[in-house]
Amino acid sequence: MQPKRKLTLADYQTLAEFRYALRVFLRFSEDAARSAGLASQQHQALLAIKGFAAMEPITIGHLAERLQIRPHSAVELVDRLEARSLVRRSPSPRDHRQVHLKLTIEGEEILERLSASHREQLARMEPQWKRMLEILHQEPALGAGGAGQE
Amino acid sequence: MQPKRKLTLADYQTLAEFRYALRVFLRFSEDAARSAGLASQQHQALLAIKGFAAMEPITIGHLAERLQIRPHSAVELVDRLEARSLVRRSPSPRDHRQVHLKLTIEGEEILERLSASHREQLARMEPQWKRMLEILHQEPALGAGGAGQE
DNA sequence: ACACAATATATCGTATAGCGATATATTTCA
DNA sequence: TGAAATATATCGCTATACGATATATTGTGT
Repeated sequence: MQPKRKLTLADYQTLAEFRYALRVFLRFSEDAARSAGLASQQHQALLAIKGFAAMEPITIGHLAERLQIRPHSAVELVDRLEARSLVRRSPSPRDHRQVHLKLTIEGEEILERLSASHREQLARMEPQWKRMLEILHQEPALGAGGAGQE
Repeated sequence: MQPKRKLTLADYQTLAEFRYALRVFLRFSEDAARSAGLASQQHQALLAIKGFAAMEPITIGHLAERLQIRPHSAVELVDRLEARSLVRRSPSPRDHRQVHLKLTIEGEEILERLSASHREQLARMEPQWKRMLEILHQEPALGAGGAGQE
């Protein structure tokens, strides 16, 4: 678990490049969402609701897990989405504490457009990301200590 | 440039899975930074400053580009880093408008620890990410229209 | 059946980060 | 030299996630 060798300048550069690529994607996504009239988190919530791989519709709690936020933050996010008529709440018939979430037609339409452009953008970035991930995955494995350039 | 085929439910699920993986990484990173006593953006700024692949030290403007934020947001970020003695400003000798940024010893130490754990985490996630990227990259290529499952 | 713990969602006040608009200093160029 | 361009800095604003807390519903042991 402890670091196996000292980090070289090249390691920092690779990590920085990776983070840069991430931020470029996130910026693209943020701008795309905003062009569609919503905040990035709202877009991500729509996607999580639509793409939830289960028979039962997603609940507030599951949404929070998928977005890695606290349940009560998901509540607020859904409040905003419902106010814009992009999502509808409905009480779960089984457990009346739970709330089921479903996209409205309008929500579906916005998500479809955003998802198409995101798929293209990700396809565009894929080669670069794969390259960086491979470099990051190259473990030193051999005991030969850091012959780093720093 | 326009969407080549209709999105299937599986497409949404893949996109949602990818986004979920992203958020898990970002949550890890956020928590790691916070455990080290800094905000995520501060960590990312340290990495961008250290990993800037150039002979000259990075400027505020370049930092903004690497973090995909506005220059004046980078100013504020550097203000906070300098207040914590993790970064030092110094005027560029060539162009007195520019400010050069450099990590302090303390900044270097914190970044080194965070970078080591990030490298491990990324190595851990690499197979999953690669798999998802490959799925996302599978273009329909052939004119055969969407035989999607939805 | 009842008290109580556990779970799921909701409410409220707070802190923070990035932004738009704008300002100042420095450099470039006609 | 004066004007435009560039780089950094300041200020007020907005939005989002959070902690603490509240309410409603379900599960459990006796």
